[in-house]
Amino acid sequence: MKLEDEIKQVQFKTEHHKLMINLLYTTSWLQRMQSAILRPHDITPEQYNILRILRGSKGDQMSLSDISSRMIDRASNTSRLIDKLVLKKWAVRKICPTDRRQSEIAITEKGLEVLEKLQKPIDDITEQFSIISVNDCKKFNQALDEIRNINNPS
Amino acid sequence: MKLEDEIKQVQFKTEHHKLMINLLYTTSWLQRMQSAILRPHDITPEQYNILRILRGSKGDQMSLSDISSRMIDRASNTSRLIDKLVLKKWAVRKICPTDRRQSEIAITEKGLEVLEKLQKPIDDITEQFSIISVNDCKKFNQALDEIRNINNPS
DNA sequence: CAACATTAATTGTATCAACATATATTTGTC
DNA sequence: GACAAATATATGTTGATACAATTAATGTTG
Repeated sequence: MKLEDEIKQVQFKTEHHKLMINLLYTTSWLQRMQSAILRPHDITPEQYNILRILRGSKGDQMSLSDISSRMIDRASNTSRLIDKLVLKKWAVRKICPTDRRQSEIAITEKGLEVLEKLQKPIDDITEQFSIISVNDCKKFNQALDEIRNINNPS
Repeated sequence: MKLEDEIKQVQFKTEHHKLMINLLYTTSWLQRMQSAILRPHDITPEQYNILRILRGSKGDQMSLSDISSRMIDRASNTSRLIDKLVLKKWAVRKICPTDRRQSEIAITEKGLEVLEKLQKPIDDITEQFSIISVNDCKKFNQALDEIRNINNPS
């Protein structure tokens, strides 16, 4: 459905303005899709994101700030998110012996299994993007990268 | 900066996959920008969104569900958001005389002033989108509308 | 028109997040 | 090596959010 109909807006001032609202709206929709898939498995999108980051490290230990810097949503409380993963035995945390301020976090076998199980349904969401041509995708990606470039909020 | 660098991902499986992550990431960034602008004025993005919706009704009273259906983030607690607007005297709520289940909500003069004051800085964000050509904008908007089309989460 | 279903909004509860602050450890400097 | 600065993480607090359950009013139907 067109955005105008979804949020019952008669018309947008400019295409640019519509694009901004459309990003906010579509992403909110996307997050709900993700949440709905993950919820039955007792995992939130950000917890899922962290698990994937941990898997991506190929067995290397990661510090909390390593993880934070790779997260999609800026991480204000990664610490407590890790707590939850540890509690569910999907990750382990131990103190780094060379720098006792740091912690070393790694995914467990059980955590890998959870990711395995979720692969397919999450991939299905990505599938929805295949209606866009690869070329347009590239263009779109580049545009988004540029928009963020202008300046960052403190 | 390219998304790959921002979240330190070596490479994405496909452009489509990158686009999905990019939408999540860029929108999160966009929301932080918005929040940062609104915060000093003691208003959250969703409260701001509701005020704009109320203004858009051109003085007509709106029911709570009217408002909900126009919101960007699906509204699970519009009721309490309105509470806050009423508390700040930016909106008034009264019971609809013909259907006493409904409430009639309207923006106040003071609410309009708040919007007025915020117009410029919020427009400045939209400005960032002007690096995209109108044609590409249209294309992206259409693409986003289509992606949401496939199916909706319950 | 009584009983039940539906609708509109509100509230309870538990979880989550943001921001600021605190704690613990290490690094740098005199 | 003592002391201040910097770093890494954790926590306190407050406010937002989701989901479910509740309340109140209106529609519907036999």
